[in-house]
Amino acid sequence: MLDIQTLRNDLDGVAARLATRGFVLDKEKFAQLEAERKNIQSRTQELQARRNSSSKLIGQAKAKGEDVSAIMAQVATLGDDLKQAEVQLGVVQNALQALLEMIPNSPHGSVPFGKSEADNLEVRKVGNIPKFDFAVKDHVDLGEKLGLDFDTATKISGARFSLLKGGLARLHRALAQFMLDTHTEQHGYTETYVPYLVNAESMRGTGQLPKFEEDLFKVPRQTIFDGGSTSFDGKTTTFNDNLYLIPTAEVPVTNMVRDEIVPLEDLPMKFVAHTPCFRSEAGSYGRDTRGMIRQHQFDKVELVQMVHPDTSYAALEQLLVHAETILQKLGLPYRVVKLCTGDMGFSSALTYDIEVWLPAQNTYREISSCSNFEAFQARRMQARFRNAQGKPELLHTLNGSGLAVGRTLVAVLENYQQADGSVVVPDVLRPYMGGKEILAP
RNA sequence: GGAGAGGUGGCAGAGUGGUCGAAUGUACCUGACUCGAAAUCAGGCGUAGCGUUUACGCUACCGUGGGUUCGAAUCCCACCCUCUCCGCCA
Repeated sequence: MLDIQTLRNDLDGVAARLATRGFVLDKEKFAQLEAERKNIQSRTQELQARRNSSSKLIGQAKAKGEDVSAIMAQVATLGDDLKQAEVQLGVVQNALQALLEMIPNSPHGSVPFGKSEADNLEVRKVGNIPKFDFAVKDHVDLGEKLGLDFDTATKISGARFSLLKGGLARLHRALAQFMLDTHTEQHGYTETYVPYLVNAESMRGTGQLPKFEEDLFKVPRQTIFDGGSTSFDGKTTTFNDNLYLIPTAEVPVTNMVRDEIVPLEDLPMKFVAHTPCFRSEAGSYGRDTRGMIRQHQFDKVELVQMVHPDTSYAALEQLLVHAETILQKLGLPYRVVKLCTGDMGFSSALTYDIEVWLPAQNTYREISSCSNFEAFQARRMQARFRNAQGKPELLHTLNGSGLAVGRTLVAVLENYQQADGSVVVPDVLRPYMGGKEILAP
């Protein structure tokens, strides 16, 4: 969520920034809601002030045993006006809030302008692309012999699920363990184990709700109403008790600081979590249907930082290096791209993607996304720290994949394949594989 | 699933219809005392919004949402959460 003060002070400037990422801010609507809000709020508060002072007089008069009927009659005339004003104010404020929650983050000044991923900026290429003197296979063909079983997964669950057996399942686990150990032992992250089902408030905090509900798996609870309303005593109340499967560990981990004021000395906070991620992939029909590139369920090791606003961009560079380190240790070639304005995620101010080389596709594919959200998520979450002056201030949040485990598995298979269909286990993973050096059919 | 207790400021903890935005303690900040520190004394110390934007004034917030009332932390209803005991369970 953007700062409403900034919108009030510089509506045109904000709209221009947002336009670079293809978002059209409805300036007229905002201005109109703001004018209404101002008007109704002043009026409401004035009525409330009159009611409060009269009520206070009644209390004082009663204490002295005086007659209060005159004041009572006077204050009674406020009733309907005040109630109506309060209702109107609530309506306008809800509308403003709803508008604000649908506005994406404003891109950082250094983000290149562009419309799509074609306009992203390559920052660096690292590692040597392997040469093969035989026809390379993709991970599906390689995996078939090694324990990758889509047919059974489809029977059990459906499309976009996968099942691993034997050495491949162990390699998958080894990758996650290796990533966790590297980040905790060498990069200073605290390992966390977090819930995979979270409430709507958490999804709102990191920006998945209200705009991207269709991308999530929702888990309704029995006897609970679907965000709708129910009536009792002739009154109406709304409930929303749904839980959602996390699309990334970013959600539970970042929300650890929701509604908290953390001491200055606790910053920066650095957490790493290995979790499954669940995505409905609505709207991606037909894309990446082959293999385990795009799944409803995949594992990811996620890095999350909560930092002082002054240091968030330095922290992003570090976080990016932490993620790159995994690829370097695995000996996988990759490149880093800075996303252009049109390709960034809703909540991000600046995003680097790391793309790993996939020989069978003869191209780089996204394996990590590292973003600085500045105060965008913190404002939604009311996640603050106590600054040097002792005042609460919004902190900055960042996260990045370190890395997506399933796609890393794909990259290892394809880059370490041999002519006979076996796959060499990268050195750093062997301790996690019981010393095994080769995965053979 | 059943029974009970409870959710108040950074923390602890009072407050059952009216000078309560909230006592007191503690933590923190400032000053005094001290060579300095501790102890002691005095003062200050929640968040957000609105209007003038310095001084100030007003409004909202005591788990959440409704209701009763001229007036609600306090009364009523619903929901959420925490704790204790019983049952079931990995």
